[in-house]
Amino acid sequence: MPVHNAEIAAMLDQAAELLEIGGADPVQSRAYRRAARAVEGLPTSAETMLKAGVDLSQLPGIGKRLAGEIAAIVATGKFDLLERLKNAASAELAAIAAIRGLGPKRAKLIHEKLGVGSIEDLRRVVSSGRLRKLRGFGPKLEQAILGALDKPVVEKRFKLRDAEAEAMALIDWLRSDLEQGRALVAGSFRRRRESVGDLDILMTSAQASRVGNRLAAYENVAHVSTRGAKRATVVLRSGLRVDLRVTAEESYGAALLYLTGSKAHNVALRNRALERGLKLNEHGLFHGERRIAGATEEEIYASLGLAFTPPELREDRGEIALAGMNMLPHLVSLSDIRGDLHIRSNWGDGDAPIADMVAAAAARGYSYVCLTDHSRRRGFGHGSAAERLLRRIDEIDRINAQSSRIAALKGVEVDILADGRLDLPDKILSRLDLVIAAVRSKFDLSRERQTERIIRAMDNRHVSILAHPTSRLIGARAPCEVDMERVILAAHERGCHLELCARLDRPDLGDLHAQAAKAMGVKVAISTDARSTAELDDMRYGVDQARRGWLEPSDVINTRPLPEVKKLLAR
DNA sequence: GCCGTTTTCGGCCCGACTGTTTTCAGTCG
Repeated sequence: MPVHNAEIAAMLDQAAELLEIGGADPVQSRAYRRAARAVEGLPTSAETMLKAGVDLSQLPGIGKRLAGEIAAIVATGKFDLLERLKNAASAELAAIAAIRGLGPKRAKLIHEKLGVGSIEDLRRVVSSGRLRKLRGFGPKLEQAILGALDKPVVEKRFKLRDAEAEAMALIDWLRSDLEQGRALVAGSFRRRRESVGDLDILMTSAQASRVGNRLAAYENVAHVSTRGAKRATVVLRSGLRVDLRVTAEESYGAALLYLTGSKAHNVALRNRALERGLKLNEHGLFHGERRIAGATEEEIYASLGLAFTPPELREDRGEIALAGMNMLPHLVSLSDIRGDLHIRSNWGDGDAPIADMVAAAAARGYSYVCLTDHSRRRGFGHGSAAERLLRRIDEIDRINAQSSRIAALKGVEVDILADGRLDLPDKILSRLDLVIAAVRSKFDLSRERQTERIIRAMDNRHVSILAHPTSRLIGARAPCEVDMERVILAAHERGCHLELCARLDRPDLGDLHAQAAKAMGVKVAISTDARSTAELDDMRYGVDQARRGWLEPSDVINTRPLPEVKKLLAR
């Protein structure tokens, strides 16, 4: 049974946490966390890399020791150190340390002084009043602990689109009270992660306290957690946490850099500053007492000998080394997109007639669009699939004849059956400009069978694009078990392409998969799968994820003019 | 545990805020 990178990373993270609680040197646990991020960001599985003879200790953040540990995990599926740590420190102690306001030090203290080893123990020492007798503990902490015990905090993440709606409304509210100065959302929101845990808002203002008051007065604030001179934290009614920082204009770039993160990227930048005898913090880049940069991110990167790094790349996955050599990828952007290769109409389960969808695509400046309603198994309506498809082809021909602004292509999203055959016969598929194959049923096959099924579908030479390979629906359906690495390799061998679905609820080809596809030379189509004219606008979310996957315009099919697209789609 | 243009030892990001103290440790981002 192969061990996936995500599993290795989780083991390393868990070890880091238990090391911290066990009282190990914090920098040691940080080393494990850093290694976890490194493994997570690998373009292919650690197993494959090891088989290919790659020396993992050459990767940043992974040394000899951890390279050996990872090799052992791949070989045995077990992590000895983690097993030992689990026996030494109880998992419950980790749960105690996770309580907001507590941490590894306090958890350890409670364990040692009061013999607390479980949540129940903790409850007892609080109610008996023994906890508050400990040095460093008082009524406030006691209250915080009781609150956490009654209402355990569930780590909730918000889809980017939902967070965006909240953020824009809040920013409007904050700006409306701002005579001058700026306000914007940094954090994972600015890095365009598909989901965000909180909103980090940066503002410049001469009157920091006024900004804090304005935030606290926002109608959707459920409660104010902290409120200081330069920062404030509130929780909105939706449960979304908002961290606000106020900074001076001359520190704006430094604060933006700091607040945008990722944490790993910041730590790496600060280390780079230290190597050069400089100090980087959220107020600026300093040589001794003298600020040498800070007003803009650009001047800070430049002062560190780095090219400006787009927020989507700031994950410490190798971008800093490339920025140092001025070799960062030139990321695809929304304006590069020339068409949408996967949209639906009311011939299938879409809302709008073909003509409306095509006109809406033209209005967005596209030069082509492909109608890809589903095959007969679902949503393609009544009558024989062949007959309806032929009539649809006629209609598209009519629309093309009426307007030369945009080319409408004839496509289909065909179901991959359980055994890997397709839901429509070849003689029909051959009449279309584009066949997209997708898994839309039998999500629970074994990893082996699911992978074989998908690869078999790509054996059909009519299939140009594979969509929804993991069939993931955020919040509704876990990704099905697929060996994406084998799928991507198989796509490469067959000249098939992959679809990155822009719909935020089903980013089943995630940023890391996109990066892996690029690494193997497989091209990606960014498509909306739009069911309505409005959903065509989701393209930008797809571009966000493509950028996070390091994709350049040349990696993306629908950045090309139509003749080139047709060439790429022909197998 | 990792790392190196002060390189094989001795460092390791750093500031804001809170709750506890009465000068600071711990937590958080």
